[in-house]
Amino acid sequence: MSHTPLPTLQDVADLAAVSTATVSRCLNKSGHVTEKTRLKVQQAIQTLGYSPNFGAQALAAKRTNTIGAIIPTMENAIFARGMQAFQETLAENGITLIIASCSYRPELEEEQIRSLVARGADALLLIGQSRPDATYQFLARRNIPYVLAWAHKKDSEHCYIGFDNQAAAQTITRQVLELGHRNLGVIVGLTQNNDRARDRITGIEHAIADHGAKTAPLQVIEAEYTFQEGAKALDQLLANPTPPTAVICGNDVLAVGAVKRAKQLGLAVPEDLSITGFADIEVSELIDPELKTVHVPHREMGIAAAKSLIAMLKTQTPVESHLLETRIVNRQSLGPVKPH
Amino acid sequence: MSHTPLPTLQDVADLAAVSTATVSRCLNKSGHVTEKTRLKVQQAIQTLGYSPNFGAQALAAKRTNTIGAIIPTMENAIFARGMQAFQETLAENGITLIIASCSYRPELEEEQIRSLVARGADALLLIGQSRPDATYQFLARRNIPYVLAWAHKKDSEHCYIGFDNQAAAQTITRQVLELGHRNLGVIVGLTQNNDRARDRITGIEHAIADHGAKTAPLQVIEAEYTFQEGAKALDQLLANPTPPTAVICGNDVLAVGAVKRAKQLGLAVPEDLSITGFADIEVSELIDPELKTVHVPHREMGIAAAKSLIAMLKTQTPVESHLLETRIVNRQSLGPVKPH
DNA sequence: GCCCCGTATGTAAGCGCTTACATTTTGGTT
DNA sequence: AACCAAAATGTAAGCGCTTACATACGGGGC
Repeated sequence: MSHTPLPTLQDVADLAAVSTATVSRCLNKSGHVTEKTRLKVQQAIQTLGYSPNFGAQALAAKRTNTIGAIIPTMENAIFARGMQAFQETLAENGITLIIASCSYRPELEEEQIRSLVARGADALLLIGQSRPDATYQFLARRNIPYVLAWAHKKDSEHCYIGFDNQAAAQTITRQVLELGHRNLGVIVGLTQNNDRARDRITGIEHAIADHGAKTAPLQVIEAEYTFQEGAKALDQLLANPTPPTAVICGNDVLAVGAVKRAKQLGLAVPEDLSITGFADIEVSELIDPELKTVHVPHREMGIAAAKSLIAMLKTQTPVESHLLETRIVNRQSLGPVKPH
Repeated sequence: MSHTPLPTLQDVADLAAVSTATVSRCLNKSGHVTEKTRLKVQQAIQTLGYSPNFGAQALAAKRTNTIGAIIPTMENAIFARGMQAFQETLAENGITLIIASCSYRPELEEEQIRSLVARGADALLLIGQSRPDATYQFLARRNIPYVLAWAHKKDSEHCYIGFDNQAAAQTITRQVLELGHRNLGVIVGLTQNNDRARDRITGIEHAIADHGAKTAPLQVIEAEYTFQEGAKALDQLLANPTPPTAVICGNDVLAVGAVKRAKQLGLAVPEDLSITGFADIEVSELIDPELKTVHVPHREMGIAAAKSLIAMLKTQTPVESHLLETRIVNRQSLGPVKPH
């Protein structure tokens, strides 16, 4: 453990025989520096192995070049790919990501928001919309830009970067109905703290209403996002005296769990039971049969979220919401209803 | 966008009619404050809605209460669970995680290390050991504690928080050999920048040497960590005139990809072909047959890493390495070799 | 009641950087 | 060669906090 103090801006300035202001200008690429002096400074930085002090920089500049993200959990593949792209895009722009998870618990999210802001996050990415007004007020008071990702809402005061959960669920449900299914089961995440899950249910209900055919009452089971819970939820649906012929899942994780369980129970998918997913994460192609699901452009979404936040930070003005297109992926887990 | 300046320590001090030093002492729980004044200060903080300025705090205290982690990718489930536990444990201790990914590219890792340090990371979590000496020197010079996770090495100068990749691979290989397999294939990650993958190969080789039976030459395929690459690697192994009867994978992702491919090709697993994995991530239980694999205590590892770093930061002294136990999970993808 | 010491509080000097403003330099015009 | 605007550089005042040190306070022992 060395104890030589680290070189400071002043040291660099001395060595390069310029003022600290000039060195700072070089560092921040704010222009107004001759190529010649830029080189001198560069040189000095090299030989000293200088690197700016974060705290000092943050204090003086009133920004940290840091953006925070609060997601329900890193364990779920649903967020992993989008976050990866988000981080890559931030890094390309010289911004660091700080990340926190809230386990789908709103009070924890609230706490994490405050914590990340206290840690100097210049801006935030949040998932979905439903949170207390007080939280939004806190962000406004502190003048922290944010985007709401993984969701979408028209004409909102907030900036959404995401897709229309309801419309996507509606589309896939329509396809299920068109294949003759009239008794549907639904497995979704816990809706209490998850507006995306709620939107998907709404989409399913609308599709049924629009289609007009007479259907058995919709059976909805809520489950945590794990394979096991998906399997258990399927058990519950099948326990019904008139079990569904098709199960629409709000999430691929739940869906593949259900597919696996169905096969264990000796049901052929989709011949005996159709199952659909939502998200198009990697496992949906792993399971056999592969999962009919809604493709969500995760990477695009992460990139768009990063760009929007960067723009907001630069211009100090709000940015338009960005609606991303989903599309149905045709795979084998959905088939026509079995004739009696 | 409000323009009221945020309250400062000074404001709190004024309102509570004490000095800034006293307020600071309250905030940092450094003792030496009467209960009575502590309450007064508390009160003032509440009414002003004060929250400390991160930059100023970092500058004055020379620490940020921030720990950085650089992992190959967030998309791979292998790191997700451990990182989740790591982050939770840090949060419990009032520390924020900053995270970056390096896509298995050493030069990018180097850059990210410098970047996170420049962003004020007080300490770092790194994956595996292999990186240039210069990097370690950089960390030493800056006096940044770090742990190397997901790996282990005896009597090292570094602090490892992980498991013995070689020993684990050796154990599972022994079991494969004991079931009569004499022609083994191996699918591992790209070894070039991945010491864990190399260690696992070494373990496999040792097991074969120790066992003593005459075996066909080991066929090793390297692949990126995706289901598809695992499948392609299996194709390559099977293209051999004398294809292996058992395939040992360095990773569950590769293994489940291989299992899926084998089934597509009409091979029964494990009757026609045995396949084993490594890591015991969630998908290993999803695939049919379920994957014989090495269980790695991901959450424990994340928690241990967090605790070690916190201890290092507190005591300013190195901490002992922490070897975690792996164990073999007996599932159905490994079976006895088929008699001719 | 006085002294002394341990504890609570105050004072003020930075921490290393950015940036508004002041000053100097540069080079094109006349 | 003198002039001037524009560009480059320098000066120095903070940014909001922590902490070493100085000071004030309070209560037991004599």
